[in-house]
Amino acid sequence: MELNTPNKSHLISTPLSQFEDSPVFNYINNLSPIELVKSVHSSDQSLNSLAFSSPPSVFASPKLVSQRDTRSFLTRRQFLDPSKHGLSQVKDANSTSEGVSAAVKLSNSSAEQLGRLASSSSAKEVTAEPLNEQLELAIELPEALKCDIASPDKNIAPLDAIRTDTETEKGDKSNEKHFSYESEKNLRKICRIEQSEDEAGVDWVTLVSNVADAFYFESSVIEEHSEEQKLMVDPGTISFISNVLQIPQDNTNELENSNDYSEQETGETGTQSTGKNKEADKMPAVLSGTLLNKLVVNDVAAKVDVKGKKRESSCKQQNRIRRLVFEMAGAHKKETACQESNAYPISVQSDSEVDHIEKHSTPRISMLSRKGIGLHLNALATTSSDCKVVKIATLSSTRQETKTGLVLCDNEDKVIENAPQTSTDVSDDFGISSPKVKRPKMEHVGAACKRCNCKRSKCLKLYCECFAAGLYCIEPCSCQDCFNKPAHEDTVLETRKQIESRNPLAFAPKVIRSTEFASEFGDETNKTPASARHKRGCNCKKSSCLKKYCECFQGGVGCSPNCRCEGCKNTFGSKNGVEENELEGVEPEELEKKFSDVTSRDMIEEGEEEHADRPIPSETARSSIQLPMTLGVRFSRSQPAFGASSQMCPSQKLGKEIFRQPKFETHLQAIPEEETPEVLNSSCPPANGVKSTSPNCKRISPPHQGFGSSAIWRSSRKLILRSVPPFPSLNSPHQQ
DNA sequence: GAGTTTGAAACT
DNA sequence: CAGTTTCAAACTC
Repeated sequence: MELNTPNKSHLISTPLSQFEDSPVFNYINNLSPIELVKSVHSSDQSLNSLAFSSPPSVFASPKLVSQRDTRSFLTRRQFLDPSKHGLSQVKDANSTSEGVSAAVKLSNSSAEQLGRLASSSSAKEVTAEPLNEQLELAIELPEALKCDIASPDKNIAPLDAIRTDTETEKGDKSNEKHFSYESEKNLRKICRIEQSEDEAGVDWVTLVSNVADAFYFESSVIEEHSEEQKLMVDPGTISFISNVLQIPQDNTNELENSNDYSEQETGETGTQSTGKNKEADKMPAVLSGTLLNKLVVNDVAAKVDVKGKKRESSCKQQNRIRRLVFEMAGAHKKETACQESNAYPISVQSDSEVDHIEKHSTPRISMLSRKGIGLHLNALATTSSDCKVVKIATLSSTRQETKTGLVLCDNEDKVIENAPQTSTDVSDDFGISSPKVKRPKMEHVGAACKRCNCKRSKCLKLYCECFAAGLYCIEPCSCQDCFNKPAHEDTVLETRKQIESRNPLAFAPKVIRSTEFASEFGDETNKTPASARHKRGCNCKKSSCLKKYCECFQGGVGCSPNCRCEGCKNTFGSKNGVEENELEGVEPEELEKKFSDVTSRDMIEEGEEEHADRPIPSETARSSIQLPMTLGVRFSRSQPAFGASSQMCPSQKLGKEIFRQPKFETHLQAIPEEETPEVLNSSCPPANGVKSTSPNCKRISPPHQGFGSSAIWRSSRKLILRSVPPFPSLNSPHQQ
């Protein structure tokens, strides 16, 4: 928990001195550790102090403090409790340069001492893993948190666990669940023990406080994110924490707006909101300081700013932040991620997870991939947020890369492509972007967040944008009788399957960008700047393809020969090949203006071919070719083959026939989402060239890049490489 | 916010 | 495959 807090002791000492005279302090002082525990149960205040005290001591690093406002800091101190301090000091002694790892270790030790904590197992595992690599710090932190908390959540399989022991039952959700419950049970036991045993020594208290700290940290983190991003926190974890610590539940309502998925957690999450208010501010700082450094900070800043608006742009923010969080946190929860952004896959995106997945195709993973891939195919491709995810996933293990990834994610709007288009982009990409820049983007992100309004389709038909995009419906949706929720996963999958059986491309990104596309049609006149086209073409009759009724227009692409539109005047390129090129000359602002309304389609601009200035539908990011970068990740996680095949390396795979060739479709069909790996492998043969359009392909396909790809490759595209293997198809045993 | 328009999706 | 219906987003007022 401690994050590089060399002076921690100092910090702690100061607060103590301040509070020594306080009634609370005296009271606590008089209480034995055990009693404190009791008090925790009995009185909220006590609990609060206990629950919240730890964070400061644990996390309060000079950096953090400096970043935070004095008020919050002080507030936190109030909660400090003596036992805590003692604990913190101990921690200090133990603290290593790497706070996270230290924290984890500490927790482990505690767990070991307790020995009874089932949760400790996870912690142990985590500990076992070296967390020293700064490069993976971001991931580590999450892990640490996880471990400490040993989140029982069924949804979240501890990455650690997966890593260390793929074989363990952890892969099994039920088992995990059980495990989690056990952990909780054990923890509770501990509490009881303390209560019952007055003699329980300081050790117990310390242990408890450690645990509390760990949880606290977790909770705070979760809360922070959940509040603004509706981050899906592991219900089990939260509940556990809340239960154990009995954190006041004053702010339970804060998360009211959270989607159904989060409902479970909402309550619990809310429970910690109290601390959150105070702590929330801190968390960002903590994260930034420890994990992402400044990058995170930027994000945080954005978050904070947005806070006031919270729900409005919540979706966007959520997507962005969530992903961020997940990534940072090591994608605690698979489903969570899915739920959150509705983008199923996201959850699994973290490097660590990816690694796990790649390395181990455990049932759990399968489940994940299944969910993610199956449902989120489009989500990945379509949602800008998805792009984010992908980017993140793409991030290399290094911290900087992480930053970049995160930043990139933020910039979904912008070219998703790796290559920074412009200096601005670059800056953004590298996490240097300022909140200012991001905000606008965030809005776009919001666009990515589908908000359907289905009333009769139960959100199980393509009418539903969420469903069509491979996303679960979430809170913002106004749908009725919605079945497109994790709770109905089976139904969703089945329905999806049926639809796919009818039309394999049903869930494929509607807009496909490919340089080849133009060539395919052989007409130079009709090539959209990006050579992107609607996969099926529109059938507009009255809108002249000038309104979003037109999917081509909505997707920001010109109409193609496939279109059966009448009176096409698509500004992105008419079917007749009138004005496509016009756009190029047009000022970005104009184009943007034209397209400003488009917010909910998926298209990803290809920076390379396209003009950076070309209007990028906010959602453009979703679908297309952009995938490449992300493809690896996306596909690996959630998106299936389709994206990979069609968007990533169309040329490589099918050449120019992507759109028209039944072959292509067939191919896609043939490739179950779960089987994506195959697709990727086969589809992106390095040999072919990687088209400018699909840099991703290059990366993905490099011959040498197998799972064990070269270090270089790894370094640059670490995630991608990893992502490829993971595709263990749920359905196809042969995968692994 | 309600009503209309539109075209994709679904159905026959 | 074509025609019709259903549906929900996009749009208008």
